[in-house]
Amino acid sequence: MTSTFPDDSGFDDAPPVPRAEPAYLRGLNPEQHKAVTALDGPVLMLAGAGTGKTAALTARLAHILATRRAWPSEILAVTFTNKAAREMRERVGGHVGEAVEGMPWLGTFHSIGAKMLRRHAELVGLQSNFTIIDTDDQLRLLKQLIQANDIDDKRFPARQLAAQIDGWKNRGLNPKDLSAADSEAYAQGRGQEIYQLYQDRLKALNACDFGDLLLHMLTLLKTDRAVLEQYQQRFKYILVDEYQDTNASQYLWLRLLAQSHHNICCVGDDDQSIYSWRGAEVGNILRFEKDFPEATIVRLEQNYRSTPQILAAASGLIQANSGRLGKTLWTELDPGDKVRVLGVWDGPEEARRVGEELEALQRGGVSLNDCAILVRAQFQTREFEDRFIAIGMPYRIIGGFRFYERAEIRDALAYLRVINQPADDLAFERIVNTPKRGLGDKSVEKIHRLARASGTPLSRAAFDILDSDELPPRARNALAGLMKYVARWRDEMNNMTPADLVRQVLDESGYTAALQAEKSVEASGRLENLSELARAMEEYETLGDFLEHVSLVMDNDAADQGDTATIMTIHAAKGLEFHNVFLVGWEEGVFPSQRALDEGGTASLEEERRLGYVAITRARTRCSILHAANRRIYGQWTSSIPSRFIGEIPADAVESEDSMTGGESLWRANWSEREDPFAHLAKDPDRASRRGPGWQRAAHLKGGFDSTPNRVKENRRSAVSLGNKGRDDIQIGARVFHQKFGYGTVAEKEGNKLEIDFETSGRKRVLDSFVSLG
DNA sequence: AGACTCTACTTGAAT
DNA sequence: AGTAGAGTCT
Repeated sequence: MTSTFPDDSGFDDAPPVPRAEPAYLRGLNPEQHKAVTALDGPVLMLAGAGTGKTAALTARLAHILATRRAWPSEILAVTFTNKAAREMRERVGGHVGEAVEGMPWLGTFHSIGAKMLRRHAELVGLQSNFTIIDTDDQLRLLKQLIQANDIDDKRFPARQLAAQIDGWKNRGLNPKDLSAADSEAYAQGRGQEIYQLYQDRLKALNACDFGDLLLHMLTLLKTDRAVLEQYQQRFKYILVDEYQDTNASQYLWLRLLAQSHHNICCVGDDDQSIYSWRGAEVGNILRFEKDFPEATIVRLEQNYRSTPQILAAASGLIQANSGRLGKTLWTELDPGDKVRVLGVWDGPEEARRVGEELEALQRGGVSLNDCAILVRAQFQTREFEDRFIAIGMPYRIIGGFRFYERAEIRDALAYLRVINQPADDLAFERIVNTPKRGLGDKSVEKIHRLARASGTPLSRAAFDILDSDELPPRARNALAGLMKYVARWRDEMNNMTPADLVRQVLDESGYTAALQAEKSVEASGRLENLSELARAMEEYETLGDFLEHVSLVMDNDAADQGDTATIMTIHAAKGLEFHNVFLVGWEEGVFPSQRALDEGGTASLEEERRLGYVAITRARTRCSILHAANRRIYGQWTSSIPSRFIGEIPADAVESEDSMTGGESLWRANWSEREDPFAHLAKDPDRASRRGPGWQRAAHLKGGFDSTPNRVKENRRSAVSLGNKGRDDIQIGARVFHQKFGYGTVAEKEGNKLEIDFETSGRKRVLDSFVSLG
């Protein structure tokens, strides 16, 4: 196939493809082969579950490199998860060896967005060492704004606004792009105003939220021709994984970048679109042919993963959906077992039952690594964790609490953020009185007031306020002690490794001492976690590298921990496969979830059904679906009926061990499973501390895209050394008023520092922003 | 300033 | 049922 785009003619002098078929093409079926070798022009690869999509994708990358169509640095390859990015990197590395090291633009949308944005930060009003804030910080910031703007946070909670802003950003909308109707969606038309204030505040903090990583870049590509052309020319080939999950912002971003070379290859499966709640638009994949009329379309339909029975169950279920592109998966594997449907009495019994099944499999020589329990929602993991601890079944939970979300880790990170990035007020607020050093609300409020009055970050204002008598002596000494260290840490941050820095910070800040003083079980666990943090940081050369890693690498991919069963959400399981899969909680209200039933209508129910399809197609050999007749929800016992999805699976693909359709069988389940009625009461007080150390992977996940850091060195003026001009309207001799000290006359003036003789309280040192002309 | 008690809300999925 | 935030007490 020859190119239909004039821009592609530059490839004419490329060396010919080697005659003997290269290794990476061997073993591909005809469709995969086509998807790999169609290098000219746009390609849409419709890849059903388990059809060797990643194999094709990585072979395509290898092919591009092997045929010298592009240098590694000229290929943009985006995925949604770090896990997928890592896997692609490893597999391409297997094909082409070292060359993969030179692929700086292989990564998640967010990490690539961040990387680009750091190069052009100043064009959107940021410095290149900007902080990437997480959902927690985002929420705290919005709460502050809501309060400051007299919005009733009962009627318009911060969460709602956060979701709204995320939604706008997903759609590629800046505040000024909002329609009146959009703005109306929050606080009666003030949505736009608050969104703008939020963006302004982020800029002042030199920070970005997740959405900004894409939105700022998109804005830049749209408005700055030079930047756009630079990337358009650079990226000769673009590959997109999970295209059905792209949101509008990502879609526009890709379209702009693909405009010049048109060599964009999108891989996806409309039946596996399960992220509409975070802005994904299936429409993007359905519209591909319209966007790129010359597109080559390849369908991968041969499934290499699951037995025919499992495929039949999954296909039958998904057929209840409308508006699909439609695929027919087939396989050459042997029939295998039917999908089992098991009805049980209640949640604890469900967990007990799965535990027994796992033990049986284990006895049969099956590795637990081949077993997974997939849940709809995170809270369901608990029941299994309780049970597995009771019976000593090794397990790991993917997702859920992440290491860096623990309080002590967030505290340590906040210290590092304050050091790394003086404008990071959110981090400063977190550490100013952590550990407790007697700086209460009053003192913090004063620092806030000064920061606001003088337009400086909090950590700067904290330095300044030490030169005044605003704070009572005790608080002032405490703050002085802290800020002395902050100044020193900032000075030394480039002279020591991040790991040493964090150890020193924890030590000198008194954080370690405070925990040691606690002498509780949790405290020693926390200390343990903190030294783990320092150990994980050994891998990083600069503080900035580490902080970026923490903000972006959100996956909790467990390191090899021996033979363990995996518990995770269906969402987290997308892209994975296991020989034995247990799908639990298939009850109305749990799956499909109550929220899906209540709000989104048909569309939302269909997404749940796709989720069911994804769940079943994770299974290679055996798939068991469980549903319980009673479950505790919000602490309330609730009775439930089996999920409608169970009924939608073709009957001949299913074998029911106990159809829970009638009242009788409920009781039968009750009687037959009652021999151990108290088993579910087993509790383990140490539960929390036994959670897998899911975060240590932070260390070995490093090999990201940033092996050639292009970060601009931080502008490291120590906040102390910055002089402040002070205001012009106050001269020596002026009569001024101060909230606390009353009226007085300015006796001395140096920059923004004043010495004032107060009528009632004598001579005081005061910062000019605290007084008004009297 | 910090400890203590009460209330309302949660649990829908992730970079 | 567990928890974060607000409100109250020492």
